[in-house]
Amino acid sequence: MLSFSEENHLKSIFHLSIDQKNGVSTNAIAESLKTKAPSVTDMLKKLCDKELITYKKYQGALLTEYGRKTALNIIRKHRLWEVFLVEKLNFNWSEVHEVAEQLEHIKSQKLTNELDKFLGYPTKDPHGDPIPNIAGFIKYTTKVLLSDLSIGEKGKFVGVKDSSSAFLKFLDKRKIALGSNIEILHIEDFDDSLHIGLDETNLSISIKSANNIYVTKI
Amino acid sequence: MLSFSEENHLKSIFHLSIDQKNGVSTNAIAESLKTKAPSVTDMLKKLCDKELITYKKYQGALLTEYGRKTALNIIRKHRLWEVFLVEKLNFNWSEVHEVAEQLEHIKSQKLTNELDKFLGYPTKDPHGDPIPNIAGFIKYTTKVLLSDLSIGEKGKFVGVKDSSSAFLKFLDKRKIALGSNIEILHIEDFDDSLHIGLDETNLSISIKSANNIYVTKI
DNA sequence: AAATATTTTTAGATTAACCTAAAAATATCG
DNA sequence: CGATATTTTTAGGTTAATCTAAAAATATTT
Ligand SMILES: [Mn+2]
Ligand SMILES: [Mn+2]
Ligand SMILES: [Mn+2]
Ligand SMILES: [Mn+2]
Repeated sequence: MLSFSEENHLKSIFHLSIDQKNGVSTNAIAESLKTKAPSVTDMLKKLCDKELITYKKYQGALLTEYGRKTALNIIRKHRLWEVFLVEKLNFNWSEVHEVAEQLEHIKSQKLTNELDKFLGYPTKDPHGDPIPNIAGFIKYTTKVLLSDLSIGEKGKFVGVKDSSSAFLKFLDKRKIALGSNIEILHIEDFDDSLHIGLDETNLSISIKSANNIYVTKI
Repeated sequence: MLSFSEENHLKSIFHLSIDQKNGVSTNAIAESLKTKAPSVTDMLKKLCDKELITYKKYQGALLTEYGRKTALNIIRKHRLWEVFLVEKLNFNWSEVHEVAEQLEHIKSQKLTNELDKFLGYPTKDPHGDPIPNIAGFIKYTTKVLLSDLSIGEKGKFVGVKDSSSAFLKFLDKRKIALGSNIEILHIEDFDDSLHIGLDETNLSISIKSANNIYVTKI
């Protein structure tokens, strides 16, 4: 039975492994978990003993297949709970992450799988992130940053890169919601801000925002 | 923010306080939490510092009003989650306790209250125990043990005293479910076993079983 | 009320999960 | 490539939550 801390380290290593060939660095993990490097080193030794990661001193951490499956199960739970909170309990997408961070550690296979069934086997969480299935299979969608589109190109808003509460609330205020259709109308030379068509309206957003919005080209 | 262990101690003290005038004993708490007395003594000091209980050496523990409210909130969450698991996720009443022991520690007022709303503000959990409302008010029903009824008396099954998985499964097997109407037909002199009318059928149960079944007289 | 039994607390140890400071290894740069 | 900077590990310490063994307080029994 893994502790919350062990589970959080695994999850962190998983997320930091995306587009990372070599091992995940101690410092990166420490930063993502808001702890210090020596704490991470201790934990890496423990996870290595438990065969959840491979780890050699100074070489960073890599998930084993068993570790990967374990991490995916935690992420599966996190995202299923986020769906539950939004779909059934009237939470806003900006409020769910904190609670899901707690719920993801509940240990009950039956709970996870019945929740999945109850929700109708959702494939995406409220932020557009894919939900691993019971076997740990994850279906990735091809997506690009809004800032990668050129003038005249159109995309559908399918996810956020920064899923901080602040950014999500900002999107709510601008009525930019998952599923919105976005067209690049103009890019300002001066500050790289984008003038976009959003469904039936037009508005301007900063390059920083555009760097955190994922779209599929249409 | 209370730790899981602090919350479990509070809950234990609450349950052991029912029909108990003087303080709850160290040993009773230790037994209920499957820890040892010295661990409990340590925790009582801490809970006393936090003003959740009053505690004087050798005199046992008593909840303060603040401690009582806190305990009731944990019990409220436990029982709401049990309802959720049975009503929405196809759990049997014999499977929910263990998972609810985990879920009761999730910290989110909004989650608890939205869950309550989602479930239609239930007043009883799957074992017939009352669910405290948001204000910590608990509505007790007058109930007696089945073994307290005399021959010819009738009662409605409204709760279990022993809510162990084993006993609940035993009741399932006998088709004794909450809401069943029970009449005492005969009491065996030899071993005190009870011959009962259960809805449309008859069967025999041991005195031990009858000592763990709560009914309201009808 | 004294002797005995039981309960509770204290003393001191252990483990997990963190930390800071310093040493060691690796990476970068002139 | 050697000097310097950065990263990572080691060493050693802290806190929370547990434990065992022993001492102290309370309760029960003769
Ligand atoms: Mn999240
Ligand atoms: Mn999410
Ligand atoms: Mn329960
Ligand atoms: Mn219950």
